[in-house]
Amino acid sequence: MPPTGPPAEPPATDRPAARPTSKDVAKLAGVSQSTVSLVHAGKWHGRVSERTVQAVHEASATLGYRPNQAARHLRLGTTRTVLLVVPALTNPFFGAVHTGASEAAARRDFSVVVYPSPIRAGTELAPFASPFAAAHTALDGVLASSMALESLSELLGGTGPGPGLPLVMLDSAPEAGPPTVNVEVAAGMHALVTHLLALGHRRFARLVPDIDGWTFTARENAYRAALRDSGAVHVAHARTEFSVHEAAEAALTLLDTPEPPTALVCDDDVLAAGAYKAARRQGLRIPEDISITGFDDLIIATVLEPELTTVRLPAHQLGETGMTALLDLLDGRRPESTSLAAELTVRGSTAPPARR
Amino acid sequence: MPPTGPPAEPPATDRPAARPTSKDVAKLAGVSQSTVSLVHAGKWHGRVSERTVQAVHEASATLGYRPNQAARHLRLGTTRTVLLVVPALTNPFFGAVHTGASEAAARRDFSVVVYPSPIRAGTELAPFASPFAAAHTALDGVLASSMALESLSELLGGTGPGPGLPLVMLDSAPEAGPPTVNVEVAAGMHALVTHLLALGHRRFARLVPDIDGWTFTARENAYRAALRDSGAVHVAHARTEFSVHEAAEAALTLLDTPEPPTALVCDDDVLAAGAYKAARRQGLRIPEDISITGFDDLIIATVLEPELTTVRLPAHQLGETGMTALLDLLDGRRPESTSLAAELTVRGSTAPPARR
DNA sequence: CTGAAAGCGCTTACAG
DNA sequence: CTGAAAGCGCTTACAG
Repeated sequence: MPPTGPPAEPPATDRPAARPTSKDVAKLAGVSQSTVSLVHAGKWHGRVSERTVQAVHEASATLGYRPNQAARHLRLGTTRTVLLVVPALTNPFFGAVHTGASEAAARRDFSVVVYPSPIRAGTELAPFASPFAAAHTALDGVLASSMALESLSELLGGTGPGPGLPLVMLDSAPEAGPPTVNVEVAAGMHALVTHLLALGHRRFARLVPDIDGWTFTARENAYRAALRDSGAVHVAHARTEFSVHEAAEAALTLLDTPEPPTALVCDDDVLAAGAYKAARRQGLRIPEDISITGFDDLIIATVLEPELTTVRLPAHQLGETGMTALLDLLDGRRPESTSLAAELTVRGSTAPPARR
Repeated sequence: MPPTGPPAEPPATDRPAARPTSKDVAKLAGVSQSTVSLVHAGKWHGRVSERTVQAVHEASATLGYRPNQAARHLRLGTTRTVLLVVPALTNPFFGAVHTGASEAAARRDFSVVVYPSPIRAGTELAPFASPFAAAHTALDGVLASSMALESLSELLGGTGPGPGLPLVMLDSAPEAGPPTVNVEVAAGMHALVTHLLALGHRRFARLVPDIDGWTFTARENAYRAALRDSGAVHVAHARTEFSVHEAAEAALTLLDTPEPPTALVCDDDVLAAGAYKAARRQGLRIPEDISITGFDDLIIATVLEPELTTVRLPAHQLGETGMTALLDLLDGRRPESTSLAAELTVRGSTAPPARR
């Protein structure tokens, strides 16, 4: 049986089963509270005798002592907790970002709290009820995806005086101010378009998400740049919500034309999955009649048949590197903005265009 | 420019830009600290005059006051933080569970910390460095998936004396002790097999993950039960790692036989994706030559072509309901174990078997 | 209706 | 090498 939450009634036994404190440990070990603290903090060398250290460890083990975090936080003025702000954890890409970030945080004894960013802005909450409102004092720093930037202004010292929180941005314009950890999406897109050009494609189209964000602008710019002076043309463009079925509808508008493109460059694997559906509805074979590409290299990329040519984004590493940068920032170091490689991954969805 | 972590040097200005405390608010409003606290806690009715309340609110706003959480936690003995333990957030199912749980928590002003459960058991950490070690004092409760049960023993009062943490289990044997919130996977499986039987299938096979867990046992038992006395036979069974390509290999062993099954029941959409690949490698058409089913109804289910007949598991609702139960438990109420419906979702991957 | 005081459990100068 | 004391910022009896 698990305990039933808050103590309903202090048990009448002589031992109230209260969590042992450092005072209890001190008493049992026959030393002072200071010594217990020193020993647990590993700051005892040259200050506490070996014997005493032993005694403290034994007493701690006997009582099952765990330091009270709230007390440490209050005393130290730090919470060893950081906030990760991402658009949605249901997107496996950000799940991987979270995992990488959590691992890096755990290695340095930090916890990660996540808020999927579409915090309903309209919801009026009690003065300090909003998760973000508490943030100022419950968090040491913030690691945020640019796709959630608006939700952040409040966090970062928006209201009233007082300093904002230390911040590292993921995937955002490097010149924006805070340190950034980016993925080289431009290079990835360049490699992708170059691959399609080398296959002989000359008629390109784009399927992009209905989301603003540095990363999508960067992809678009790199796509345009790669096509420039290539002899190939960009014939059309469609925006879509981030779902397979919506993407299929949007892709249909691109394909259902007198002179359809031979290469369809999608900004995400999920959108590419929609493009597959549209192509098939049009009776087009992939890759013989139309080459389709994605971005991310999620599990979906290998579920699709033929498997998807895409640009692999190192999600896990992005979270890990971003968290490391944030922790460095908290240590008073000034992390450099970095950029992680994005790798073109060629699979079965791209081929030379059919002769027409 | 964001602040650079810990104060390097207290700025020489007269206003050290320190975070304002309730004392500062009290001074500015010309009242006592107690009054400030009462006002912010909303416990002032009948105890503080309207005018004073106004003054406190104004002073708070002027200073940009936010209560220090660490101090509240220390004083109150509660952290308003709960731990969510799941196998992997990269699995979109658990991403959705997290989202649901976070929303329910935020509504009651709780935060959620997540640890993907495969905590490397071998890694020796400093005495209190492990995220779990701190848990005893930094958390109020735990919401855990059964697929991560081993990692939990330590959390729940394993080492030493002292009470464990209040716990609600997701997807685990209801009789196990702690309150549980389950999905009716058995009913879902029953509906699925009944659907296949009604289509005329008589030769079944199973593709299951190489993972232990109540939910998979429940699925297996329900599958067996549904087949019993149906006139149909279970012809084979394969276990596989949780990946598309591994699942494809395993499925191949089921299909590459003299008398292959006509219906392949997979315990997850990802495994079903592997089965599609195996079927195609064998030259089998879906659903004409083989019906394939999944479980979960992830995005993959609609990416596959034909789209996958599967059992929809309400991941978001599971997280939401589970969190609500945990918060009720923390409030001293005794939540009832509940079970959420799992809905059979028929799509294009199932059809009557070919005459042979 | 309002304020002074105690205390949550820790860490860190400081004194010995 | 070790201990007594102060104080982080809050909330809550308690006294007026």
